[in-house]
Amino acid sequence: MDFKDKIIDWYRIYHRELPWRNTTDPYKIWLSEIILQQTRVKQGLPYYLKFSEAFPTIIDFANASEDYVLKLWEGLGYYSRARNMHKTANHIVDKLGAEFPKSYADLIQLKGIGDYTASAISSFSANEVHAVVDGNVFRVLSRIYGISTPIDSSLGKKEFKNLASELICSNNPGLFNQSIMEFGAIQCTPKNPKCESCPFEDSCIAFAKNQTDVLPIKKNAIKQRTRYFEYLILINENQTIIKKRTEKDIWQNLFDFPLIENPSPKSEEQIIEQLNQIITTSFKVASVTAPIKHILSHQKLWVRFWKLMVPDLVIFKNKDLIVSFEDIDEYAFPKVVDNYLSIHELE
DNA sequence: AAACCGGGGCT
DNA sequence: AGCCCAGGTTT
Repeated sequence: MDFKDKIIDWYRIYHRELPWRNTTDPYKIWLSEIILQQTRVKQGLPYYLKFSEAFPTIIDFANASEDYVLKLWEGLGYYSRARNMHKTANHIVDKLGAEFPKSYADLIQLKGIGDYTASAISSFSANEVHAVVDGNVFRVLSRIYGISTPIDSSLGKKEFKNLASELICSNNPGLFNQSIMEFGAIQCTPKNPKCESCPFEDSCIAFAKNQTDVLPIKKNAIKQRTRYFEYLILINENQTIIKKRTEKDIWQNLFDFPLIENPSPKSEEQIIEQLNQIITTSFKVASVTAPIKHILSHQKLWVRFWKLMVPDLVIFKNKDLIVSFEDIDEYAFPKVVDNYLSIHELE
């Protein structure tokens, strides 16, 4: 029995039931695929249900504001996915007659869709023969075939794409693609793969050589930057100041508070010095949090929140927005800010 | 080719 | 603490 039959047989027995399977609607598949980019099924599932309900069709999606799309996306991370989805929804409605593309050639031209996502949607919705190569496929193939080419090199991407394209079941490419990814997610896991109950136990090169813990190979070594954020929660009666992050930085188009960023850690006394320079009116420090560590994939943030009572709210920049406490949950905030707001009642 | 872009869960 | 997740875009 060859690779494709083994992997599909495994899938028929062990796969999970998920709401975006059993449909060939490319719109619904697109929703699920974008949400699941670099995101585990367990984390993405509630967002898929939320988006499906809020936007039953591509037209509903396009009619929404970007701010509302980001509000629904709040907490999921990699917010460019939401911004690109909104642009793509409008493009499809305005330029493609609201008909969601099904072919790889058309899909690959859309914002936010690369080789993986175009292969996934076209194979699931139209049975086009395009092999998906995601993190699961890299892992499964590198182990079973004993391939040590780094998966984050251009040569590696080409090599694994070619191999997956040779192995794919041309009669049912969608089922094959689902199968190999599900196999990677459930059986051939990154840590502690279930090799003792694996249908490839007799043929897997990594298992034979005891190399499952080193394959797949990554060149990796991403260095991350440390930043120090002091958020100013300026309060007058039942109002505060927020601003939209329009600059080219993390959390683009989300909202947060007036921010002092320092290149090195500062004491509370030093921050109060800075506050005296910036805030022209009198103010009283009602509370300050201990530094909160917030890890991103490429940055380490130390975040403090300063609750400051002021006699009136002075606009620092024209991006600033005065909002009352009861309206604040209309806006999309980064997780670390949202966490603060849910713990500390503003009053 | 390398850097950038979140947040969560597992080990 | 380190790694990885149904990746893609920008530099």
